Formats: sequence, structure tokens, C-alpha cells
Amino acid sequence: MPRKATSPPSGATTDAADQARPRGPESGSARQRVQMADIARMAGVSASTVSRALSGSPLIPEATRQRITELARSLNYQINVGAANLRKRDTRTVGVVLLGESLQAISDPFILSILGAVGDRLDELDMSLLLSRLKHGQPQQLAQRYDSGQVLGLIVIGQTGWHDELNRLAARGVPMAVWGACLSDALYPVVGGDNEQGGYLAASHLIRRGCQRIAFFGDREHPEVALRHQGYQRALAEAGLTADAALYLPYRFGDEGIRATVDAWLDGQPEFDAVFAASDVAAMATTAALGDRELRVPQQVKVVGYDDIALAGHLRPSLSSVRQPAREAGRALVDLLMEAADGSKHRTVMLPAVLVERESSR
Amino acid sequence: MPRKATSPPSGATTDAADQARPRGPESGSARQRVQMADIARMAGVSASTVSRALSGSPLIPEATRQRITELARSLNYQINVGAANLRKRDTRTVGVVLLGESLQAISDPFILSILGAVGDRLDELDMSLLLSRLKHGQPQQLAQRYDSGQVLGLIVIGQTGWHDELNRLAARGVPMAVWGACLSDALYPVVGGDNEQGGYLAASHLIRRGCQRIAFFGDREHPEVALRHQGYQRALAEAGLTADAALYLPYRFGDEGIRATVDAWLDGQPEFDAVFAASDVAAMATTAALGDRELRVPQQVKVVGYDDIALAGHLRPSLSSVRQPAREAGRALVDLLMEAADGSKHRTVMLPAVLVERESSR
DNA sequence: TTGAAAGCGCTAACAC
DNA sequence: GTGTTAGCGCTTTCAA
Repeated sequence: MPRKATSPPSGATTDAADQARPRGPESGSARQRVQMADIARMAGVSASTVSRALSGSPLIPEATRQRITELARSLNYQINVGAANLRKRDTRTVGVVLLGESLQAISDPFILSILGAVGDRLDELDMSLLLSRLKHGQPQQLAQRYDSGQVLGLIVIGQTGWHDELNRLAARGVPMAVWGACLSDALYPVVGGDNEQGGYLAASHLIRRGCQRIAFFGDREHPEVALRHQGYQRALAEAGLTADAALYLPYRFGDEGIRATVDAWLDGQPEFDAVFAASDVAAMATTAALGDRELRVPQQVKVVGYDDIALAGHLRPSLSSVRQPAREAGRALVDLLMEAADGSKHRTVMLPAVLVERESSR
Repeated sequence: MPRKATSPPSGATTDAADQARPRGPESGSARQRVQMADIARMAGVSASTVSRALSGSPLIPEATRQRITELARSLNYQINVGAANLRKRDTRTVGVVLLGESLQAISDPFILSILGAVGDRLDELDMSLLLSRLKHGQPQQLAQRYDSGQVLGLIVIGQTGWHDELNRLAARGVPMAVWGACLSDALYPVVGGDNEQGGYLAASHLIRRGCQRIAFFGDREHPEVALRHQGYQRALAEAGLTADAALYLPYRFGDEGIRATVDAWLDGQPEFDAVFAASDVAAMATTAALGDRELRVPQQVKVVGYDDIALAGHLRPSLSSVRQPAREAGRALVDLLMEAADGSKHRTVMLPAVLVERESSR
């Protein structure tokens, strides 16, 4: 009986090999996957040869390589990544961890655009992305994400409240890269925007537009926001203005109750002519709250947000914002992680902040 | 020299075990991870015992288990998931694949909220999430995501243009669950909103508000959108209205040029008094375009979107929208996947559509 | 150029 | 209860 090259795993060559491979205990049906030994048998070579052929080893002559590659493709064979990783003591999977107050922290569009950019870069490098979120209160979970050996390192998005744990990991030699503020005592590689400059740009722009009493919405406990606030203060100082404590409204990123926070603040009848919010989501909530009180944006109150999320241009009025380059951020995070994995000394990447002027501050 | 129990992996018991484990070829430094054999040696038991203890086998007496667990914790030991998976021929990782026109499809907030919900559910079940995106033109890549053996199955978000490939996978017995429309010939488990009902709710609401010429923005080539359009038509028919072809504007989800599309349509001076958009992002772009032409929402034109993204309530005017329950969707997707992996017959989950009335259609 | 054999870190029969 | 042994699917010496 003729043996077709593309017949399912079975065409054995020796009696010993002829016995059916034991089926797994799974209840499923077609769980049987073709594996390297099958290819080897069908190609009449050893598994080593198949392995070498598939990995493009120069030891294998082109003709053989072609034949084996073709056979593998026709069987839809894919190397078992787990087994290969185990043997090679290596993996091309990166752990991406979203840190936040709650699991819903994923809701900020900007965080997502960074995630997307990291994913794009990993795709380019033919690497995989293992995603997880962590909320406060379980610092050791971060290490576990690495210690279980599934990933070559961690890309961490968000650092507030995790700085110490991140330093601990870095000290242990865990390869990683963090999106956040460049804290002076960070032992880990950081990618972040130029927050001080961003704050400065936003505030000086508003001042140039004639604003004198610029409110700041954002939590200075948050390292990135603290820097934006410094830039804001620098711009005020340059203009001979001083920051009024009554114009500082702290709120946390991802806070669902942002609208209520803003409303409560407005109830206090503060005197102000502009708002600089530390995120676009907050700026949107603010604009909505102002509108409900018949305060016109930008005529009566000018608003500038932060991040320049994709939707910012689709708002009415469109939202002025300080752009953070998510695409570059993603690339830099991956690249710094790879450097860390190679054992290079850690470095920091600061990305430029650019003010995008739109209607809300016109 | 005294040997502390918490000293790093070394404290050997026999001469043979005393030789240092070979270091990997990695250039990094502290790559040496503690592993089961180390724990075993230090606890004076065999690796099997450690394995059993750590996995909570009833064979191991509580005291021993405690002792081993404690030792493992003190060394920050984590089981090597890859090795365990290989041996158990099992994995607790799920592949989540975002399908889209481009890799940037991740930009729609609603897709993200589903991703978040899937992540939450997987967390609850102590499973991991391997994320990847796929653009059109490489159908076989979807299968590869599974065949490489890293995941127990796939959760696929988006189905437009992939239906055949999805059916092919399902026929092969690949465990999966898909977010999309419940197509009649789908061989795979689907979770989706009640799109027909959603379209009906939106349109009949607008009609009740006095609208007569309701434009529909969305691509009927897209199965979910086609259903929403059917519901829209049903509502019109009930009211004795007919859909005017001039009031149909197709656009693709994730299209960055949505604003331009809407502007071009408006340039044609269409006669309309309402817009029902198949996504909130499109509804936002539409509202902005209308505003730029001095068309007041909702006074002159009422707008209803779809998805009820978190930002919808923060807009000015706040956006009426048909809510799709992302949280339930995520849970259902994971649960259907688990059923599929268990070999159950595939079923379909349709989630209710709820109209959230806000200012844009008041 | 190729194959045999060892072994990555773990789990599960099977024996004791 | 516990240890010994075999082996998950692959890669890589080493020898031919």
C-alpha cells in the first residue's frame, strides 16, 4: 500500500515505532497533535535532523531542509514552544503587567495604547505577550510573574506604590522595563514622558492665552503627576504667578468617581479660568461638569488634558492635550527589556512631551 | 560550617549532588533559579514529595506539607510552569486573539473592556492570558497560535472576515470561543450581544423622540452591524417608515478616518434628523462633525451610539448608547472556552442589549 | 552531514 | 507515605 507523504501521523518505518502513541487523558477528541517524531519518521530521518532543518541550521543541506520544511507545513506542524523552551532554557515570551488601583485600571485609553505599542514591537521581534494585571496589596505577586519561568522578563506599566518592589526585583537581576517617572533612586530601566516639560508646556500655553488662575487636577502622590505639577509651577513662576492651594484637586488615575470629585470641587465656587488635568479622561469629565454649570469651554474656562488619547480630537470642543508618544514608548520598553535581559547596565529613556493645541484652550 | 536552611541552593547532602549545577549560556548574572530538586535536597526528601506537597496531594501528611511549603516560600520558589505543563500535557494559559483590520484595532475602548473582563475572569480561575493581534491576510496564523501548544484554547475577539477560518479551526477540534455575531452556520461557540434588539431599541427610541429620518452609520458587511441594521429596519417598519439608502453610511470599526467619512457624507447635504452609529467612537466623531456645522445635538439632530463605553457619560452632550455588557461577555467567553476544552457540544450565549438614554437623544 | 543519547524541570506510575 | 524511575517534546553535545 502506497504511503502518501501527507497522511496523518502513522506511516511508521520500524515495528517499534508502529505502536500507537498513548492518548492523553483529555476528554477532548482530536487533541492528538503532530510532533517532531512524526515528521522525522515520515521524512525518513531522525528527529535531530528535523530539528536542525526547521531551525535553519547550516549543517543541513538546502534540499533536505526544503523537503522537511515542506512536509512540516503540509501537516500544519508547529514546534511545541514549551518543550523547546524547556530544553533551550530560554523563552521568547514577555510578561506585561498592568499595575493599578483596581483590575479595571485597564480602562484608561492611554494605558491601552502603550499596551498596543508594546504588542506591535513584540510582534516585530517575533515574541509573545503574556498579559496580567496586579492590584495593590500583593507585592510579591509581581515576582511570581517572573519566577514561574514563563517569561524572559517583565514590562511593567505603572509604578505608583510599587517602586520599592520594583527595586527589589531589579536588585535580584530580574530583567524588566517600567513605564513611569524616572525616579532618581530607581534601580530599574524606566521609559517615561518628559512630565516636567509637559506640565510646563500646558501651563505656559494657558498663561499665554491669558489665563491667570489655572487649576491643577491630579494627584501629586503619583510620581509622574508630581513632575507635571513641578512644570506647571515653573511656568507659573516664570509668569510671576503663584499656585493657589485652592486650585489643586487631587484624584487618582482610573478613578470612576472622577466626575463626582470635580463636581464637589466646583460646588466650592473656586475662582479659576483654566484647568490643567493630568489625564484626558479627567479633562473630559471636567469639561462635561463645566458644561452642566453653563461654564463655556474655552470662552470662560480653558482646558488642557494629558496623554492626547485618540478620542481627544473627536470631542466637542476638541481637547488640547500634552501628547505622550505611545508608539515610541512601546518600542523603548521592549528594547530596554531586551537590553536588561542581555545583562547591559540599565538606562532610562525620556520621551519628549508635545502640546497639541485644540479648541478647548483656544 | 553551619548550614542555614535559607541559604541559597547549595546545601548538598550527598557528594554527587554537591557538584554545582551547570550555568546556562546566558550572559546575564543571577539567572540561577531555585528549583524543585533544591527544595527536595534541603528538606531531605525526594522531588516527588516536594511535588506532591506543593500540589496539595492528600498523600502527604499536613506536617510535611507545611514544612515544605514554608521552605519553598522562604526561597521564593515558584514551580516552573513550562516544565510542569510539558509533563502534565496541559496548560492553564488561554490565547486571546484580537482580530482587526490593522494591529491598531486595539484602539476601540469597547474591545478593551472585553479584554479586561476576560482577564478578570481568567484571574479568578487562576489562568494566564497570552495576548496577540492578527490582521487580515494571514488566516493560517490563527491556527499557529494554537498549534504551538502554549495555550489550551483560543478566545477570539472579532470575527468579520474570519468566519471560514474559525469554522475550520472548530472542525479540527480546537477549543475556542468567539465574540461576535451568532452566525447560523458557525461551528464554534459564540458570545455576542443581541444586536438585532440593540438596533431596534436605538431606532424605536429615536422614533419615539420624534425623529423621522434616522441615518445609520456602520458597515452591513460586518455581521454584528448587519443585525443592528435589521433591528433598525424593524423599528422603522413598525412606525411605517422606510430606510432611505441615502441615510446609510458604511464605515469600518477602527477606521481612523471616520471623521473624514462623516464630513464627506454631510457635504452631500443629506436630510436627516438623527444618527444611529454602530459604535460610540463613530458617534463621537459624528457629534463633533455636526457641531462644527452648527447642527445642535440633540436639538436639531439626535445621536445614539453603540457599546456604551465608559467615556460615553463624560461627553458633552453625554452620549445615549446601546450597552453591551462587557463584564458578562468576558465571563461567558472564558466559560464557553472551558466547556469547549472539556469536549462539550458548543453553545451560544446572547447577552441582552440595553438602551442607555442620555443627553444626545433627549 | 547525520543519528544516538542525554537531559531541560517537572509529574505520575509503580514499587516499597 | 515515600522514593525510584520513566518520560513529556524538544535541542544539543558527541561520535560516527
